[in-house]
Amino acid sequence: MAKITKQSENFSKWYTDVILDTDLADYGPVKGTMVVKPYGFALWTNIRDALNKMIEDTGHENAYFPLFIPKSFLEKEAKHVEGFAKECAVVTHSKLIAEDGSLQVDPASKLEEEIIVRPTSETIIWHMFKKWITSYRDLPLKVNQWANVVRWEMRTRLFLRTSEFLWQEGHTAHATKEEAMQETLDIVEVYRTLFEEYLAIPTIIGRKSNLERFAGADETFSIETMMRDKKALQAGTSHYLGTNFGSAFDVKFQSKDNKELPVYATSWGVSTRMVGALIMVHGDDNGLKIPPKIAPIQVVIIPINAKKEKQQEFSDYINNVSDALSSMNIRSKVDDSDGSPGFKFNKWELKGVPIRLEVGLKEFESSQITLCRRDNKEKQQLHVDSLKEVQEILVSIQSNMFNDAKSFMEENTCTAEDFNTFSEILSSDNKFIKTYWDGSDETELKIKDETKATIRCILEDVDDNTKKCIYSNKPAKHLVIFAKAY
RNA sequence: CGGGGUGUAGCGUAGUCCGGUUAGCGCACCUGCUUUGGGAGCAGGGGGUCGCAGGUUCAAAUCCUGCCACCCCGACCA
Repeated sequence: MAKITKQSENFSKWYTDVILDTDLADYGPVKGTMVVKPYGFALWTNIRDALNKMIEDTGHENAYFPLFIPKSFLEKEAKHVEGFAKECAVVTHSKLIAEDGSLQVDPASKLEEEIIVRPTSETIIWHMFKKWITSYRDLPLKVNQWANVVRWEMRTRLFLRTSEFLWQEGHTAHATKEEAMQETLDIVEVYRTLFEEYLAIPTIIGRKSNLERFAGADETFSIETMMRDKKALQAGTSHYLGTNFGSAFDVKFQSKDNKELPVYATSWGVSTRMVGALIMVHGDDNGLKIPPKIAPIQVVIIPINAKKEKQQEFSDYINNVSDALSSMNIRSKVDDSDGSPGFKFNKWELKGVPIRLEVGLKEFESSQITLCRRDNKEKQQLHVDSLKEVQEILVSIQSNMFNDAKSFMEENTCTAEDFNTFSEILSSDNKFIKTYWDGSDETELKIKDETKATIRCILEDVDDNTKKCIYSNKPAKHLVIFAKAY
């Protein structure tokens, strides 16, 4: 385990170092693919389980739809095609021929209709919804699936943008526009809870501009988060799809009073990108910091007894501590591997374990434990009979991490009154800038050209003639957040 | 797809310009001994068709030709 690059030296190198050195993930053999290693997968699983419960508790059911989608499905919704056409993996043949140890595609096996590996599942799901929805009694229909999707991106980065990634995608069908819009907003709140209460990541939530909206949506709401380099990361989205997919797939229902009516849709998702957000929001020069609620290991115990004195009593002492933690449902691990204590301290700090317990002969003789917090590095002594306090300390670490991230975001969010100030702020540093915008694509594009910043989301609409657009000076339509984004 | 660059052990690299011992070094790995409260030390050891295919030469990691792969910067994006 080598020393990792400092954040201040090269943030993206730091990011990659942390992932590889902590065994979260590794590169796959095909460009842009990623192997999620056991430690990373345990972390993902904890996030997934927390979110899955919230999704089920709000009346959604899990299902599974196929990986393969007929090409023609993707053509049915005009904007959807436009958005995804350039990044699809396409299956064209079904056979290989072995020749002298090398494999050739068998031209005779060419498929009648090419198959797309799903970049998202709206099309296949609405194809099925057409079969399932005929009456108002069938609505609302609320399904979710945990799946992998493939988007053939040009530039990839571990967890943030991989060719294949894991996510959940929720898809719902509703009888009215109001109900569908309410669903879209309810999900935004589910995501906010996940980010704030579990990942300890503060969020900014708002609507997407025309240019940033999901391909096929009438309205997209996004969860924006600030990384430690002060760049923005879109960490989740919830879309109000209107009747776009309903009409593209000819889905209608009969109302109570026997009228044929259109069906309104939503879709929403968060992905393994959240792990990337987690790393970049909390991590420091010593590595990861994982919030206790989702940490694969919440407490690591380091026994220190090189000379193996009083071995039996000492190891009983360690086991008692470990058992006490288990009985409180705390996920703990005793690291009794070879290696010096210093090496282990660094290793588990790097891996982001919230609490380390150092237990040596010193502690054993005095019935104490030395506890060290990952979030603020503070050490304290704990009597072996007051291990209950560990639970409270985990809670305190969780909220401390959220508060730190929140103040960091607030300290780096500012306002700008004129475009000169705006450009200057962004040329010297990354920041979130709250400002007014005239609502036009043209202005947004020009600002992006000149500063690389984009509109992360619309915070509120403005109906006040005294507010002017930062760039065009025309009357403002929205208060928005600009930032450079991943 | 445009511009730039790199391929030598699991990782990072020296050597390439100017051809010539057994391809060197660090990390990691294995063995043994001594160590262990913030990344231990010493000794020994294993691991390489120098990206691939041709060519030039007495001799190629090194020169020539072709191919392949990957990385960085841009356009695209959860």
